[in-house]
Amino acid sequence: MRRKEGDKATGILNAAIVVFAQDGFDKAQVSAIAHQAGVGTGSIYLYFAGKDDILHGIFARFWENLAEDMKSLPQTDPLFRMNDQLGLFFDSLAGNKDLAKVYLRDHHRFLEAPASTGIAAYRACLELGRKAFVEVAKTSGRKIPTAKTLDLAQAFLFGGVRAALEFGLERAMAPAKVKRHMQTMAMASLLAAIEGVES
Amino acid sequence: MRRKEGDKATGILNAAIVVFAQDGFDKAQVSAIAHQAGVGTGSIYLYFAGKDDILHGIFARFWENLAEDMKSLPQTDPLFRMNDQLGLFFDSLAGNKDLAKVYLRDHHRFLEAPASTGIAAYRACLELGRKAFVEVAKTSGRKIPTAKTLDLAQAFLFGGVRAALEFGLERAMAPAKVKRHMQTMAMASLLAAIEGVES
Amino acid sequence: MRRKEGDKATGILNAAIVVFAQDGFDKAQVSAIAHQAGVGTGSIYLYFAGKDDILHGIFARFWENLAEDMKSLPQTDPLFRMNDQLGLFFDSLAGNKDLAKVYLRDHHRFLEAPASTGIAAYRACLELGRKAFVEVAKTSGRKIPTAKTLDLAQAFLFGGVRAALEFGLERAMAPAKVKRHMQTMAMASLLAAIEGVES
Amino acid sequence: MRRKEGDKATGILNAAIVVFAQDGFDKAQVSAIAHQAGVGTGSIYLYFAGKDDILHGIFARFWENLAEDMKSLPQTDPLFRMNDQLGLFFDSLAGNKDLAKVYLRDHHRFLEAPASTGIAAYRACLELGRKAFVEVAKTSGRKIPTAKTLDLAQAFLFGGVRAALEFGLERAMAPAKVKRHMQTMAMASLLAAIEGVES
DNA sequence: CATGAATGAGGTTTCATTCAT
DNA sequence: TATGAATGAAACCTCATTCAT
Repeated sequence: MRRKEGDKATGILNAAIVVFAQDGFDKAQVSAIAHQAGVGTGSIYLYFAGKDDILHGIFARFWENLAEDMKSLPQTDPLFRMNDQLGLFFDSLAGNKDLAKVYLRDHHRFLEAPASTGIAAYRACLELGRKAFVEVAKTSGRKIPTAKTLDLAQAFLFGGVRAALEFGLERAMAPAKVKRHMQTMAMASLLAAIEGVES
Repeated sequence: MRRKEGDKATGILNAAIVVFAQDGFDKAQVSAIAHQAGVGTGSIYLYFAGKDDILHGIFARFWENLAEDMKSLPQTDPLFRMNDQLGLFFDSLAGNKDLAKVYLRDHHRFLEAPASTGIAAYRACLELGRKAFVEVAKTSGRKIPTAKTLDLAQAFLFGGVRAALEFGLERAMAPAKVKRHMQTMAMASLLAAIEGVES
Repeated sequence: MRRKEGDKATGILNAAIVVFAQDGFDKAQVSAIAHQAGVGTGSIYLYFAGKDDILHGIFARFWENLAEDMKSLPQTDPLFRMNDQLGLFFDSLAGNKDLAKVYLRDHHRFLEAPASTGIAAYRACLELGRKAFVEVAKTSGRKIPTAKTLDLAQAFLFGGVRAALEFGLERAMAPAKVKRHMQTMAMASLLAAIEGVES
Repeated sequence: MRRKEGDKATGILNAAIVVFAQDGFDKAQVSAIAHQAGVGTGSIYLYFAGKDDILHGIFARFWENLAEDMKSLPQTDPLFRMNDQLGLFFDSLAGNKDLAKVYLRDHHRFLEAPASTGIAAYRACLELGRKAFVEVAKTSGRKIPTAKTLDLAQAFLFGGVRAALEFGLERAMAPAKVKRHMQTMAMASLLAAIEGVES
């Protein structure tokens, strides 16, 4: 639906993040987004198919950027890499409080959508994380967890990061500190997930 | 106006859980809830102040029940108790898929509300968890984490449980298995949070 | 879509006739219809599925009434009966200038609709006319025209009546006079259609 | 602004006929007309003052052409001339199904408009028809009908032709056959109109 | 207590028209 | 001349809430 590679679409996305963060997706008005973006209401529809499409656009861009960043991570020890990946994910949201809010409240709509463009990037991020996870497990000499167990562990981590983000938004703790603690706990639970395979 | 103690209010809450789970809070129609509950649309307003109030009622009841259950947990070793608490929280949602869905999507509205009646019960649950946490820390002989660090750790756990629930809903993994894995990881991250205090 | 047999639906239809006559279907606003009917905008949708449905309702009622009137016509000489049928059709529109306007401008939407309820009544009217037509032909001792020729002749008559109506609306000629002339011409062309079968 | 005499205006008119025939005037989009015409949307407004003006342009051209054709009709017996006139009118629409559709649905907008350029040509056509009509009446030795009666008769004929056109579009009857039948009926009703003066 | 018909404010989206290029 | 991106007014329809019964 985007016509011009120009940055009008980008401006609309950024404006939408602000508005969605403030009002939530359902209460947010398209006209408010247009106003925030400094364009006419109708212009929105030159770049996006509708309100839903704007939300998808936000997360598509988010996951595409993250996927790129994750790919350019140094291919060092898998354990460090996982740590970096979690940090990257955390930072990319913690660095933009509004985006974080939108992520916390409305990301589920992105996944529930039939087949958003950005889903591929989202899956790529998951896959990169899974790969590192498997490598860690291999290195540990333990049996590699089943795919589903692994997915669960990954989900658990995501949930932890998510909660840490939420915590950071509500309480006045420095993001860096939140991040450090989060990573400590995440890495521990990660290792536990691998250790737990035996039992 | 609320809490007629009769079971009509209860019936409405249960009906609302079904409808909210299906359509999400914003898309859900009050008339649909009434229909599902087998009462007239207008009757809803004899028991609840509005649509928001129904949602608050759902979570108020949820946290009140959970608080009661947590209080009746055997006061054994704090580590075990924490494990039980997490299990209780998990079970009370995993046992009702619709409620779990509503929790995942719309619980934030409960917390964002000005001052819901159920907030006290919610805080009570947090407090019980925090108490056990502190006891574990004391037992470990480590320095007790600061309140905020502790809150973060607790949030991290909540987030993990939350993610495990979500995982269980989407994938066909037996709740019991999800729960076991979840607890393994949770306890590990919990201990890590305490260990990490030194650094 | 109608719920109550009451006359609210009737009131809305009558209001819609006034508004459609003034503004035309596309320019007409639902809110204007509601205002004219003295009901809330939303109430419209308790009785009709949408703007289109109102238009269909108007013509459904029109054709249903006409079908009933045509059925109760004395079964005399077919030639007289045809004359009466044309008169009935003319009168039922000429008696309500607004309805006539709407008929002239927007009846095609009724026929273009997928399967309106009133279509059956419309077909019944056509059929009654056709039957009389065939009887006239039989009586004349001429060959009965083919079905399609007959349809065309019928259409021609309809068109003539239609034009007479339009004329009556625009110019200040007494409906009775318009009707008399119209019938004269109609009967002549009708007979010509039958005579013409030979050639 | 209009009538660039170049053939761009002509192309736009032809394109508009196609689009109006398909979607109807109100639903038709100016951009669709531009696309069909192979010009930019904005260019439309170099040749026409707006959407309405395009419709007026279509009918202005139509009536201007018809007026010219009618003028060049052999000035023979008035009865034959009338027959030819009707045939000409029929043919000029039957030869272009899209134009016919637009005529059937939207010609009333042309007449309702304040003072379209083409109105003169339209009136000229009416006048030519009326003149022939009067001559027929004179020849018949009957009293000449009043102006209004005459107008009504003329309208009746127009309506009949109109209906015949509509019939031809919907049913698979050869235009030539439709035309023949139509003329038979039309001439009959015409004569009846004159005969009827006495009564 | 219970009902559900009635309400009307409000939001997404469309599209004729403009105007800078 | 020609373009098409940008505009923003306008309208259908939904649905939470009320209130007469």
